[in-house]
Formats: sequence, C-alpha cells, structure tokens
Amino acid sequence: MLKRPDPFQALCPTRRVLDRIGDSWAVLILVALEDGTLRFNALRRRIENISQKMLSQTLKSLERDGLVRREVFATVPVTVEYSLTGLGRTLSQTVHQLTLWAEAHIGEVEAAQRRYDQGLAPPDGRSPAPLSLR
Amino acid sequence: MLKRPDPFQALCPTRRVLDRIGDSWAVLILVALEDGTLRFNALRRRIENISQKMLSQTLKSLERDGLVRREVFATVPVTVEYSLTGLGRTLSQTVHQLTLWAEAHIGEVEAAQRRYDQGLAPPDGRSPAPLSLR
DNA sequence: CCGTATCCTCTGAGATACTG
DNA sequence: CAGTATCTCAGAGGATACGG
Repeated sequence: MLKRPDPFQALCPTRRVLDRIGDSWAVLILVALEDGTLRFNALRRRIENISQKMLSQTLKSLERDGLVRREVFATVPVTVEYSLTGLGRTLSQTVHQLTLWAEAHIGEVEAAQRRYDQGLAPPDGRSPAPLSLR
Repeated sequence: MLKRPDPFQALCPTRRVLDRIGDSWAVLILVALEDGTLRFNALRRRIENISQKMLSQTLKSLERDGLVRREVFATVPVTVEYSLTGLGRTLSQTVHQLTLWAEAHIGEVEAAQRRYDQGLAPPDGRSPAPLSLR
C-alpha cells in the first residue's frame, strides 16, 4: 500500500515536521547543539534573547519528539545537560542543507525583492506593467 | 572575508529563509506548483482550506522573493497564472529533502512521543525517572 | 541552577463582504 | 475570475515573580 502522505491535508506528518522547522527557536536549538552538549543556561546565553519560557518549552517538545536528550545530574545545585539524539542529528543535518540554500541564494532573493519594491520588473528590460495577451 | 551569517542573530539571511519554510502556506504553494502552472482558483482548490486572503498574500510575498512568477492574461474575465521560477524550483527541491526526512522518520518521532507521553522512558528498559549521578 | 506559573500584549489568520 | 478591505478573535510569546 505505502500511501504517501498528502501534504495538502493539515495534520499530515510532513506538515507537522515542516511546522517544526518553521519554529525558529527549535531550529536554533538544534543548530546550537550540533557542536555538542550544553546546559540550560549555556543554551540561553548562546541563543541571544530567547526567553526562559520559550527555551524551556521548546526543549521540552524537542525532547518529546525524540530529537533532543535531557540528562539530569544530582549535583547541588542541579545540573541539566541537553544534547542531540541520533535522530536529532539526522534532522539537523537535513536542516543544514536548507541553510546552505539560504547562504547560496539569499543574494538572488534580495535582488528580486529590490526589483519588486521598485517597479516590479522581472530581470528583463521592459519597465512597466507585466501583462501578456492571449 | 566571506563572513558566514550568524543564525543566532535575528534578521540573518538564513533565519529569514527558515522562517519562510516555517510558513506552512508558502511551502504548500511551492509544492503545489512543482507539477506546473496553476491559476489562482485552481491553487485554491488544490490547497484545501487555505483562505483567499492567505493565498493572495502568500503568493505576493513569494513573487516578491523571486520564487514564483505571476502572469496576467488580458482575457475576459482576466486570467492569472502562477508558476515556479528557476530559483523557486531550486528551493522547492531543497524543501523536498525535508519532506523525505519527514516521511522516513515520522514513525520514530511518533514513537518517541508515545514514550514521552506515558512515563517518559528512553528506549532502554528502566521504568521511572531518568536521573544520573555525577 | 533550572525551571514553572501568571499575566498581559499584539500579531496574524479566518470570516465576510465588496470590486475591477 | 482574481483579488482587496475590514473586523474580530485566539493564541504565541515576552515580562515578571516565585519554587525545587
């Protein structure tokens, strides 16, 4: 059978993952943990101006998804370490492809935006209104 | 110099692209246009339950980013066709990698969630509280 | 140190109605 | 057909304070 998920249907798995990627904080945490284990407050300093609430909340959902591992050590005061799971690492690598796209093409995107914000004219020369006949 | 963008800084290019991907509607539109050109209302039917407002708005920003091309034909009533640009196609292909990840790993994610929602126990056998000493 | 609880704000998406 | 213009409302997320 192997029915492929239909991304046009809300609630489809693909869509749920995509929403995760859309979660800017989640992505930043994945990236931050790529270089290794970090403690709660270390993460907090690394990801400038993330609120305590969002860090805690996002970490919890990443842990729930099996992407991040949380380890508590009974020191005083308590120590909590976060790291990527194997699954988390595969996702962060995939996300990395996206950041490569961004770095490679951001220039084109910005150029397109400038064109659009002026008189929206595509790369060719014609100045004013793009309007074809048929 | 070639300074790499710092994703931890809001407003960095990478982050802007990531936010785009997080925009569920934008991704759905890119995917919908992969198979070819579509008219406004065709897109609307294809992407079930997207509102007119969001479709129009998202298309506009995708056009601004140079990812989608908009062509107007002077028929009566007017005809408007949307298609991917070359740039848009490269992005939609990259996004496709992400959907592949989703399809490949959604099972693991859901399994992790079930474990978490019960007594949060990692894959090993120990039942109750994960807590290490040091 | 590592969080949770509470309150409060403000954006952003949906519904609806109207136009070229 | 292909949009724009308003309105409303929920809920994401920041600030703050407190607890284990």
